[in-house]
This record gives sequence, structure tokens and C-alpha cells, in this order.
Amino acid sequence: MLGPFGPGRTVMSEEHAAATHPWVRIRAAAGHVGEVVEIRGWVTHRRSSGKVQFLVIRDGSGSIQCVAGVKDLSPEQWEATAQLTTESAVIVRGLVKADTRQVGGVELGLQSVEVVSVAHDYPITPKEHGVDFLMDHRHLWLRSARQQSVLRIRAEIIAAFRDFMNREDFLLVDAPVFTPSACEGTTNLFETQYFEDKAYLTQSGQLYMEAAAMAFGRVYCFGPAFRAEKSKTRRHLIEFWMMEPEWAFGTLQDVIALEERLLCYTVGRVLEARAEDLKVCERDTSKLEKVVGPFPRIHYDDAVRMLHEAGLPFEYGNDFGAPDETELSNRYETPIFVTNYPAAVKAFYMEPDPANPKLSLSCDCLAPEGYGEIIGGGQRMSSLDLLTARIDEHGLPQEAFEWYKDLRRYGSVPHAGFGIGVERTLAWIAGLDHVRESIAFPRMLYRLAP
RNA sequence: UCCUCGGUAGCUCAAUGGUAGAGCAUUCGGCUGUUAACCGAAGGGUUGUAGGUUCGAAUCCUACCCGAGGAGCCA
Repeated sequence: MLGPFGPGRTVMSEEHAAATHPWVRIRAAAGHVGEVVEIRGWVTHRRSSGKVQFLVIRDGSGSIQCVAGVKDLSPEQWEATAQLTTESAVIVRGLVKADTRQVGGVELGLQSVEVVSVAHDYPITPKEHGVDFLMDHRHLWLRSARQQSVLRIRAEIIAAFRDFMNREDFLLVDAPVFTPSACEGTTNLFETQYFEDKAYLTQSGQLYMEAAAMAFGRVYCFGPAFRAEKSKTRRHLIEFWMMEPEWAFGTLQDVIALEERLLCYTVGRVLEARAEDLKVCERDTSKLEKVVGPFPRIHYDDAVRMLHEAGLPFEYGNDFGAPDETELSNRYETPIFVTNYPAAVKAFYMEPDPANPKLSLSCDCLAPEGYGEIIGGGQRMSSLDLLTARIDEHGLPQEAFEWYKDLRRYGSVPHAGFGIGVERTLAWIAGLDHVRESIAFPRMLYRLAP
């Protein structure tokens, strides 16, 4: 497996492939010990002891310390190097030397330094910064090592999601972002102009996935979702990314089984492929190594009993609040499934539980270590009559759902699906204390820029 | 929307009614192996905004603005 971050000898352009000084990514420099290579990147630190200068350069794949004695460079280049500031852009050439003192195990003995551009007063310093300052400078904050590690883990999680679903024979069918009305009718939607009509930004692709599942059998979508809710916590974004599988003839038990395999695969893959990035995030990976199935399945009734035993003032029939979820998930070291929620606290399309019609064939997955809900899903309603009644009960307009009801008129089958949130899953796996770090440019309550 | 906390140099913070401070960053000088290098020097302020109390306000009071954490809702 040789990607741009692989251990091999990666040359960055055709132009340089046959050159005597090939342009290499820093991550691959260890494969070029004893050779003269070119590195293109940005200066993160410069230190000097008068007759010797040290440059630490990053290029997005890693960082490397470069060293030059006064005789190694021309007087002009020596002087230009002395003028380099944090985040100045450079193209350097030098001899790759093994050096156990360095983080990557190698150091570059400089032979030439070409200044591409000099940065002035880069605002982010190696010292501490406050959240407000960093969020205002998110476009620059992305250059720091920790943020890069977080976003690399994000990319790995997304790749794992897609690879897993494709391997399970699910077809990618993306859902629209503009929708004519509420998918679920409850939460607030962002309204926008669609020529003469009003349109709304999607809050879920699920209803469209139900249609696609009746066409292809097994489908999933992957895209952004928008919730115009004034939620202001470490677990909420206004714009977030979700993967939503949906499949025909699926049951609640199938949902739980697939979620379990998806999470085990994803955590295992991140542990293996992104070990260094997890270390940069200071993640306690021993906790992730315990994420192997089977995860506990807890019926709503039993969950309520557990809360009462713990002395929490929980009223049967309600949805769980944050303290309730924490109490339940803290009892285990793996994610847990809470099933069969009351129909009243779930969306109108949830299939009723045949064993107790007040409950539903629903399932939420709660991540451990207090990270809370990362997946919501369940079996969908297959009866046209019941669906029609539920739409009325929720005060939703029947005409907006006629196309959705067609799915029950023409070959209705039991079917099921779930939605998994990328940012919450990443926050848990990377051990973040806030989802704002889990996406390159977060959209949050009262924060739309940069 | 509600509750709690906060806003002082570019950044992180100190100064609890009596002369506005430190570290880092920046600029200049020194140093041939540094690792957030180190040593010396310099510049840098309408204390979020408006009003009030007081001989005197960063500090006390009122309103507003901005931010953070949490609740509800959710992935």
C-alpha cells in the first residue's frame, strides 16, 4: 500500500522523477537517506547559533529539521535564510541524514535554500491560544500539527465508511441538498430561495434513501446535513456530515449488526493506519482497542430501570438527556445500543414494536467515554395506513409525503437504515473535547466565518 | 431561548479603588548542534462599548455588544 504517506520513495512530480535532486514529500524522506533531495514547504521554526542555523520545515506530510553551517550555503542564501520567519515558503535541497535525535529519524543537511515568499507576523505562535482566537484564524490553524492529524483521521474514517459499505454491496446514491419540505418535520430547517419557490437545506437524506433502497435493494448516501437549531454544546454543529445506509428487507436486528461491524472495522482501521496521528492527538488507544463486538444491547425498559437504580430522576416515556446517556454508557467500555425507544420520542416513520405498540423498532448507538449518541436508526414503517395516520398525528401535510407513501403503495417491504454522524464519530475516536476541531471549517451557532 | 463564566499589548495572562505589568511574538545585537533554543536591548495600551458612582475606576453599579461552557433538541 503506497499512498502519498506510505513509507516508500515518493517523488512528487514527473519533472522531478528523473532529476538528481528529486522533490520528495517529507513523510517519504526516510526512504532517501544518503541522497540529495528537494523539499518544498513552509518554515515552522528557525533557530540560530550564529554560525549554524536550524530550519524546521513542514509540507503537509510531516516536518523535518534542516541544518546549515555558515559554509554550507552561499553568503546570499545564508543571509536570506537568517531572514526567514514562521510560515515563510521555501524550496530547499540537501542531503538526507539518519539522525536518531529527530522525530522522523532523519535530518536534512542543507545545500541550498530558495525563498519562495516571506511571511510577516504570522499570528499563530507556539504558545497557547484561546478558542475564539483560533476559531477566527481557522484558515491558518489548519496548518498546525494537531489539526492536521485530526483531519487525517477524519479522512480515514470517511474512507473506512465508504469502503465498508461498498464491500457490503451497498450502492452509493447521494441525496439532494435542496428539499421541498421537512424530512422529519420536527427540527428547524434553513430556508432558502429556489427561484419562485421556497426550498430548505436537507437535514437528512433518509427519505430519499428509502426510495433508492426500493430501487437498488441496498444503498447509502454520504453528505452534509443542516440543522437550524440553536444548539450550543461541544457535540453540535449547524452543518455536519452523515452517512445514511438504507436497505430493503432489513430489520432492527440487521441494523444493530451492521452498525456493530461498521464501528469495529472503522476503529480498527484508524488504529492501524493512523497510529501516529492518534499519538499527536494524545489519544489513549488502549480504550479504542477494547472496541470489539458484541456491544451491549439494552432495551429501553431496561435502560430506564438502570437509570432508576442509579438514582436518576428519569420519567418513563421520555427521551434520554445528556446525564442519562452518560450514566448508561459509562457502564461499558464499548459503544452500546439502546433499542425500542417509545414511538412518541422518535420520528413518525419508525415501525412500531409488535411486542408493545407504544415502543418502536428503533436503535441509538452511544459512544463510550461520554461522547453520547453517534448513530440513530431503526426499522421503517411499511404500512401505508399507519404511515398516513402518523403523518396526521405529527401535523405534517399529507401532500408533501405522497411520493414517500408511494413506496408503501408499490411493493412495500420491511426495510431499515441508520445515520452515523462523521464529526461525533471522529470526536470519539480521536478523543476530541469539542466537535469544532472535527471539520475543516465548522459552522456553529453564531460562527459562520471563516 | 434559558443558566453560568469571561472580555487588559499581536497572543496567553497578572494587576481586588491609588503611577498599566510579565512571558511569548516582532525589531536590533550576541552565540557552530539547537529541539516551544538561549543571553542582552527596544518598540508596543482609548483595559469590549456607552453611561453612572468616586478626589481618583481595569477594579464598583446599569445597559448593550462579543465569546466560552452547559440545558433543551439532535448525529
